[in-house]
Amino acid sequence: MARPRQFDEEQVIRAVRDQFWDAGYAATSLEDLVRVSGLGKGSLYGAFGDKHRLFLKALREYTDTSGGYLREMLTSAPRALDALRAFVMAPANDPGGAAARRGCLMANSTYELATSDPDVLAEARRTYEATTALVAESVGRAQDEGDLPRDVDPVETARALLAAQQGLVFMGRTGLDIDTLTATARTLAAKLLPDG
Amino acid sequence: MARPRQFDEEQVIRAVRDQFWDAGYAATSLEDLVRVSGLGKGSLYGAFGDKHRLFLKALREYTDTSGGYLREMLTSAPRALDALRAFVMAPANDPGGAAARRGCLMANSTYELATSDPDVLAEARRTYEATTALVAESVGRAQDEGDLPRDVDPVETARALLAAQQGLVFMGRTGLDIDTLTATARTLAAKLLPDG
DNA sequence: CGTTTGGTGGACCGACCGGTCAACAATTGC
DNA sequence: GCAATTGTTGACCGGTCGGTCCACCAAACG
Repeated sequence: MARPRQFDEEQVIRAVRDQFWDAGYAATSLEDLVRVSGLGKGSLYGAFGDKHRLFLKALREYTDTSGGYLREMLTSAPRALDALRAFVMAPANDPGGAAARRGCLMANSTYELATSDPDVLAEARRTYEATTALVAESVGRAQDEGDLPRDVDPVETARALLAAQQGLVFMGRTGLDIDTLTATARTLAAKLLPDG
Repeated sequence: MARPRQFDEEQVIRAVRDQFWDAGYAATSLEDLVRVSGLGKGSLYGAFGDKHRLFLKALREYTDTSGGYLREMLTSAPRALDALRAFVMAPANDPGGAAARRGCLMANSTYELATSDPDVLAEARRTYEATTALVAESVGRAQDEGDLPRDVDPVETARALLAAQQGLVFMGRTGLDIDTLTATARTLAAKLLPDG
């Protein structure tokens, strides 16, 4: 009874997400969004609401996708300890260093908006807690597998690992060269995940 | 031969710095800067140049000031190991949690602008390298004092400590409660600075 | 005290911002 | 094929942006 959409909604969200990722929220204009999405302003508004709502949708797409990757990475490794090492090293796993300089969209958004935007703050907390829980689960598994001592609290260890990882993301954003970043990641992994 | 300035330049820079600190670069308008500085637009331009230059000046004021604090903190402690612990714990040393939520101006600026603004990137690298050198010096001192093992590289350890600290800053920005932040800081300090 | 010099501040500018809307196009049900 | 409905588009809107300019003014000097 009506005209069907002429675009792939997920594809548009991904393009918009990349734009916000590269330039940040405030520095991305509606014209930028029109350009990368290939849609007109009206279509964008009709389908996704205003800039803020569109941003939240893109952010959610990002957290869902990377949360999925994380879950897969943590659960697919034969040994949980190896997965935890890979988790900490992740910010340095970037041959060209391009992704490291781009950073993590959730972290970027937290730094830019969390103090003034309750929705972004809520998404940051949600993501942070989900990630902590996922990592803590793997810490527990590593304990069960005899690779980590029993006397540490999995959740506390997970928080320390997450902090270390985010610190590495920050160092990547300062343009630190990839070799130094890798070395630092290795040092952190060795200190926080002993027994290997 | 001419009319003298009617304002204290340093006081204006500090007010401007706080505004950028609270709201970020893009989200701060010239009107905001006029309000917090108490000056007219013309005076602001005459004295400091355009918004970007004013921002760089405020950023430099911040890095100079906090660099000075850091140097004092690291050198005044009787034992270098204690100073290093305090360095890692710093992001959690904030009773109300307000400063933690505000974060670090240099980190905020890096996340918002480093990918697009070469001046900010350069300042980030400069600060990062200076901080690493300062911390590495204290690591060396802690080794001399017999509080840290001799077999670790001071610079590599300094980078790991800096990453841990910045990771804690990030967690503070997500609104993580201060007790949990403190506990995580303690965990990181214990793992990265053993022998205590 | 008058002239000169530079500081001050707000009116003003063009550009661009996010957002709206009406005319038009494509599809469906009858 | 025609009416109804929804998607699409870009011209257009008021507001705000960063930045400029100039009339005014306070201090310094002869």
